[in-house]
Amino acid sequence: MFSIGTLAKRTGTKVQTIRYYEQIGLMPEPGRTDGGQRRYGDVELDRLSFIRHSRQLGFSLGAIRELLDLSDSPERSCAQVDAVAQKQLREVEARIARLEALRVELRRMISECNAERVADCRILEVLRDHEGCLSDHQQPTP
Amino acid sequence: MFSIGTLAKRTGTKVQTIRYYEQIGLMPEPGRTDGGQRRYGDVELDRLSFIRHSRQLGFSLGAIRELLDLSDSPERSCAQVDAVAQKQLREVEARIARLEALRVELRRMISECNAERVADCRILEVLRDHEGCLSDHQQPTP
DNA sequence: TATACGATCTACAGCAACTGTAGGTTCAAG
DNA sequence: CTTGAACCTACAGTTGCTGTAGATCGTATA
Ligand SMILES: [Zn+2]
Ligand SMILES: [Zn+2]
Ligand SMILES: [Zn+2]
Ligand SMILES: [Zn+2]
Repeated sequence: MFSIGTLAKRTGTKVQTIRYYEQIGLMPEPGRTDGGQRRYGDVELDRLSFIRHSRQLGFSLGAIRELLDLSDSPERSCAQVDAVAQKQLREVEARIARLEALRVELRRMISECNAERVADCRILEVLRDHEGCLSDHQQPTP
Repeated sequence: MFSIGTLAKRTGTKVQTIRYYEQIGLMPEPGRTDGGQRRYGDVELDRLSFIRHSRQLGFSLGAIRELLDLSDSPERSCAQVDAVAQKQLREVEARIARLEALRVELRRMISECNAERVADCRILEVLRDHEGCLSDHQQPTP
């Protein structure tokens, strides 16, 4: 049995983040000391490690909740788990595609600016007028 | 002179977003009708277009504020403008690098899973244990 | 055993950048 | 003059935390 601070250290999480996960029901309510302080065991350590690692791989808390629920049914097919991961992969790929388009535009506008004065700055020109762009980029970056 | 709805339509912005920009001082307080409704002109249209296009290129509202301020001094050197754009490019590149690392891990764990049962799912195994990963990925994706 | 002091407690505010809602008012077309 | 779409303010909610204040707890040391 160990304290929230120890759990935090062992998982590279902030104490408040752990309490936040508890608040939204992602971490279970742990036992308490007589004085009211949280006490954790290895089950909670594993669960939090899972959550943190999934976060590092970009999964949303919603997706992580789903994955945790699924892993409670070891006999079921893992097709749903795989689907969650596939979806995450597609999202990552979509974000990469968007960012690569941005990179092209940014590089171009930076390289085209040889001006000294703000009045002639190519960067500001492009920002004022999308005609100076190659790609579409409708939605502001998420 | 036109209404906030017209301005919204012409710039592809939501009405609330325009009011939000006004609230945080990114858009100026416009004139009003006798009844209290906002009325805009071409100056505001240009400014909002600039803001929206910059957002589409991933600039933060803080950066956009800086760019707008800089563009008010047409005689000054555009070095600062260029610096803001450079910084944005570096951020985009950093995000791409992080996402590409995630993509590798996700692809790998998906391809490695040939299990039928949740109990043997490779995806869950990797999520439980970072040892199954190739790259580091310390901070949860921003 | 007493004391000190770091760790923990609750509750709430704040971040970015919006989006959505409720309840009321105004504008403009017919 | 009526009607209804558009507008108004004010505030709550989104995601995933992070920071703060003021009080309490736990434990090592004297
Ligand atoms: Zn320039
Ligand atoms: Zn553009
Ligand atoms: Zn699987
Ligand atoms: Zn890993």
